[in-house]
Amino acid sequence: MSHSEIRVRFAPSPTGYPHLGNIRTALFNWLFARHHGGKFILRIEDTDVTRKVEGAVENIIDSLNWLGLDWDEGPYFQSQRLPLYQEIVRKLVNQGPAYLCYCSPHRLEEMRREQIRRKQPPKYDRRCRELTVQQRAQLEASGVTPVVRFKTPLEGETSFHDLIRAKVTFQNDTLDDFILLKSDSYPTYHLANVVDDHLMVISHVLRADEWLSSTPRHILLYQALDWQPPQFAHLPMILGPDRAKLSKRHGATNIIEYQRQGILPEAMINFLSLLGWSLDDKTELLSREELVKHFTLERVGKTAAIFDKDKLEWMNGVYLRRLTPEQFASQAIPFLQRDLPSSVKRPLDDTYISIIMPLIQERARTLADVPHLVDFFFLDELEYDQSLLIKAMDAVSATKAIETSLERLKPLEAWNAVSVENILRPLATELGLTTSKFFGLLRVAITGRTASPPLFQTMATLDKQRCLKRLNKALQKIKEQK
RNA sequence: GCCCUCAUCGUCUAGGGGACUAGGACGUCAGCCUUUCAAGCUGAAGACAGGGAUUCGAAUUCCCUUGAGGGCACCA
Repeated sequence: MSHSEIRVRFAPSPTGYPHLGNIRTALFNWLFARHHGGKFILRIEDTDVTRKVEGAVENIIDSLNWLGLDWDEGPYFQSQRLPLYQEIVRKLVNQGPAYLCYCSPHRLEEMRREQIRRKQPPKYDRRCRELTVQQRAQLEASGVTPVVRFKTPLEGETSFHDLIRAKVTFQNDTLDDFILLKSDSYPTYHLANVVDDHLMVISHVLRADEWLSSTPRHILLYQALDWQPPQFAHLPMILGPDRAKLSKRHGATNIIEYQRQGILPEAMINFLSLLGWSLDDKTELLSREELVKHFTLERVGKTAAIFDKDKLEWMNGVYLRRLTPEQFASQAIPFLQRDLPSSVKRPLDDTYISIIMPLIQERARTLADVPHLVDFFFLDELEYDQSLLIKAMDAVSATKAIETSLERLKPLEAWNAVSVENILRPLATELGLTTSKFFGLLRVAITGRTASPPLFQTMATLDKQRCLKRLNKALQKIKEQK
């Protein structure tokens, strides 16, 4: 394995489902690896037994698969590597950089509370750092299971060069003796993360900004272990509309939710790539291949970004319109199956769908919009407020307009958009109505709403019989009102 | 409270001393197109957080203030 090989990892913990921010981190790692011809590794950091969420690992994998972020190694599971961490901790204790701590969680919590009350930084008071042999023997005899803490240097400073933030320095005395091994003998994040990054020969750690302040701990660990630390690049965070760290309360927190909402993976990738990265001053639409080709850390920004759903949906609309009619239809079908009213018979008619879809392809921002845009093509009974019929004119002229239309359409043999238009367009003039009013009236009668695909194509797609039926129904509705 | 980071239109961003009357995109508004809604086209409004300093010249460099975010767990 050459020294210069690029190896990055995505290391989520299965304590929840991945959200936009997590996935953006995964994406940047993936793009970085693919751009440099390196390796992208998936590692599950499942060291917190108490917070493990059922199905989280599957969800992480589904999310990556949905977006086409394929990995070259893994998934590795830290829970299956416990002896590795324990051995290294043993070494650290024996050689001096770590020590056993017998303080009870209760005491630690009391201490912390007191420190906060006195407006002091909450830090471990290092009581167990320099225990005498007798003290240790005594505590050991009392049956307390100790944790292992890192002996953070009391003085000096720790700094590192971040690929995005440049030089970052921390005073060691602001750090405390953090825990390496918990009393259940699982490693903490800090330890497991450092050990695995080293063992897996990770060259670059691209992770969210929230990890910046724990990096000096990691550097100190690398030094104590006499290992070469990887390069760090802390990515700007993605915030919710309230400018706070993304969390459950921001809705659609699980990335897979966007699939359900009808977002295409290509659009999601493109959109996410632009959160914290840009190619230049104008390019917005980039394919996966173009992203791989152009992605570099130099063009990653430093400022946190707020996720804007409007822009995501706009971009999704662009990708939707770029699909061929066949692709669009096949993408839309699962959404029609799922969301069309249950009164519509299944299975749906593929041929009928393939005729309808082109009529709404440019009108949908998400695939989840589709069922609502086309449901009147499938329903037998339209439900709409009769006031829509006489919105633009009185009941008498509306009745007359529809009656005349029926009269002229009845004898029509060849029923298609052109033939229907040839009859109806002249009729508007004859009735003394603007096309806007006349066609608007017919639109409501035919579709039950004021906005729809072009009227004549819609009428042609619905067959003659159904159109005439709906026109009669409209007449009835107008009468009922009077 | 302490530590770290960040700071350009409402939002995503371009900008790395003169090319800036600060560019693009989403959104908003207006107009065109048009049978409606979309789409498309055209146009408009809209930002360098504030104050010092350096410089012939600062959105761009430095300092301070302010603001925002993150971290300070036997969570990651």
